[in-house]
Amino acid sequence: MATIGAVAKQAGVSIASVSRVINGTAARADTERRVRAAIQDLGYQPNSAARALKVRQSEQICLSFDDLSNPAYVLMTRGVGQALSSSKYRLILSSAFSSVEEIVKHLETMGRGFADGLIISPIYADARITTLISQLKMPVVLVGTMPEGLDVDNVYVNSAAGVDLAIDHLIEIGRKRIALINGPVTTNPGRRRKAAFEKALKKNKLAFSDASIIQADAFSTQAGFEAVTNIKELKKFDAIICANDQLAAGVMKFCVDNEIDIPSDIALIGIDNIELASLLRPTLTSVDLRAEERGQIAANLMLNRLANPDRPSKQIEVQPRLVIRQSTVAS
Amino acid sequence: MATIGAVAKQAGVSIASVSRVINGTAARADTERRVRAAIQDLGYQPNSAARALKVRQSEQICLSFDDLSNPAYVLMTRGVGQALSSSKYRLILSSAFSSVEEIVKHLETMGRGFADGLIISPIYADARITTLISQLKMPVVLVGTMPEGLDVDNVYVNSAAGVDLAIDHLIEIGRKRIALINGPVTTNPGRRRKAAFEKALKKNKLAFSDASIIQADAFSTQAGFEAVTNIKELKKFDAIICANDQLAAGVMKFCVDNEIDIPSDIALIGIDNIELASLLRPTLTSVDLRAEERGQIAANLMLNRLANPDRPSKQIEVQPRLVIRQSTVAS
DNA sequence: TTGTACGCGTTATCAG
DNA sequence: CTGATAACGCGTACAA
Repeated sequence: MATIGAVAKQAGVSIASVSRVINGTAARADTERRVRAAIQDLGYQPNSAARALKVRQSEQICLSFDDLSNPAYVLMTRGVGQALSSSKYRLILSSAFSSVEEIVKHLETMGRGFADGLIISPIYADARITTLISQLKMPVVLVGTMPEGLDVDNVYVNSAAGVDLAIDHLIEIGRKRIALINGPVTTNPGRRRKAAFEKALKKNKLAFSDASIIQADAFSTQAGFEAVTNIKELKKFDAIICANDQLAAGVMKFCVDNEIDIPSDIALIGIDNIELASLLRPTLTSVDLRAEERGQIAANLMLNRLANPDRPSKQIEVQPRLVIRQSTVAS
Repeated sequence: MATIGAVAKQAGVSIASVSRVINGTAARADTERRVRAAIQDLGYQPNSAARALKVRQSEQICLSFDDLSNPAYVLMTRGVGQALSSSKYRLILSSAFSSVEEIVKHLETMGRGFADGLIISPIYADARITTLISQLKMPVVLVGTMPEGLDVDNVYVNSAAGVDLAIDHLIEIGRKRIALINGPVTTNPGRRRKAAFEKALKKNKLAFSDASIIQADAFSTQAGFEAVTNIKELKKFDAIICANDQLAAGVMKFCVDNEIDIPSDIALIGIDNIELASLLRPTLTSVDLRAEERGQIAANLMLNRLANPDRPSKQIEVQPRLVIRQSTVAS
């Protein structure tokens, strides 16, 4: 591999001059020409490790979340990747954490300096994670609900407003007996959806009991199917909100199998509005949480922070939007 | 940030000793204890840039493909990520290339040494890409059809066998007038599917004309919908194979809208067997191309190559498998 | 077993 | 505007 020294020799100038040409500092036209020719000649590429060691920047940004099998995170990754692609930064992906310990271990390796910034969307609420993040010596952008006592750049979606949108819509179409099929309450989204759901029902003076919330084991299709299977009296409800679209897909599968008509017997609403929602039959009404957009915003917050390390932290709220389809309003 | 020097001072030993302890070379028990204590004390983490500069390894592997919005690539990414998570290597993601030029540019940056290996799944067949790959000074694993004149580790799926599986199945259920809705023939998968389809029809002495192959603009749901819309005489066919599941989803949407019954009027088969296939109604028969498994294999090939740079290159063929669902056999 | 000293490829400072 | 040279943090001959 050609080094900067080889280029210098070939061009008949000093190493310093080559460096200047590369980094755009002034140089005589003739010098620049010869250096560029030599670079071309040797196919020189600056070594990123040496550069990183010297300037203390890796030009890499790390994106961390728990599970790439969730399409909402894929959307987020796309958003981040897109925003980063027009910058000098590369994207490092850290995914598939199966436990808090793994996240902790990963967070500790951040001290090695292989990334200039961390965009993280932790699904579990754990004090260790919060502490570790706050001790990180690098810029952090948090995607999701900000834990108590943390002050970093943050983009989050007003998910309570999303639940409100869903419930208002259900009320409009005359539904009053509404259930929530929730994901695990050990997760942040699970907890928040539950709280928002309770609050919204009470606000609208709708029937609410413990039976109104069914806990699924995961945010997956399979879990949705199992959760709805376990409901003793499905007839008690005339509408179901699911904590994400995959859960809703599982519910829909169950309904088709058991000849329960959607939406006439039961109206169904999902959350996330992934592509799947428009492909199911009936198509699925869903609350769009704008994951791709949040990813873009997160990446731009990071780029902005990197360019401007001292600005105060920013919190950006993204508004959900309801996409009405056949699962609530027959076409 | 604590450096190795700080640790050495704190432990009262030389930096060489600290380095030895970290890298597992022999040291007196007492020395090791003091070094470890100092490391703990200072929260020392070795600087990865300095390490990379010295040992000429970045401990990073780059995964490149064209579009993260294709769930098949997400599966592949999961496979790679999973195989890498138990290694010391980090995963760098490069996606969303919109043109050959972008890929070329990306390939050129590989010379900077920020990655120890490249796993690449190029969708476009372009001589420049092949040339560039062959000139790369680092291990490369190619996922997909190997272009002429390249000799690198490779994992590919026998997609012709996949098309055969689909056609054999259709023949078994009595279909004879089969169409292919293909993706762009500017892509490798598009070209291969087309060739395999023609060959399989002829082998089975089934009717084939230019009208049997309908070109979609992309591998997307929308493109599938549009492609089927453009077929003049849909009744001519009693079965459709789609180049991927998303195209098939678009076709299914069209059929539902136009009251064409699947499978009685038209049998439908997709390719990839992404989760979507089991969620559509009717559920979609699909040829599983084992993307996640290919990702795992690719990553393992890479790890193995990195550990053993001089072994001859390996080509691994993955066999597709047909997953029969309601779109060909009503339940 | 331990310590000293050098070099990895860059950037940045400072004299010319 | 240019060139020599000192870091950056780490690994490792080589000497002790």
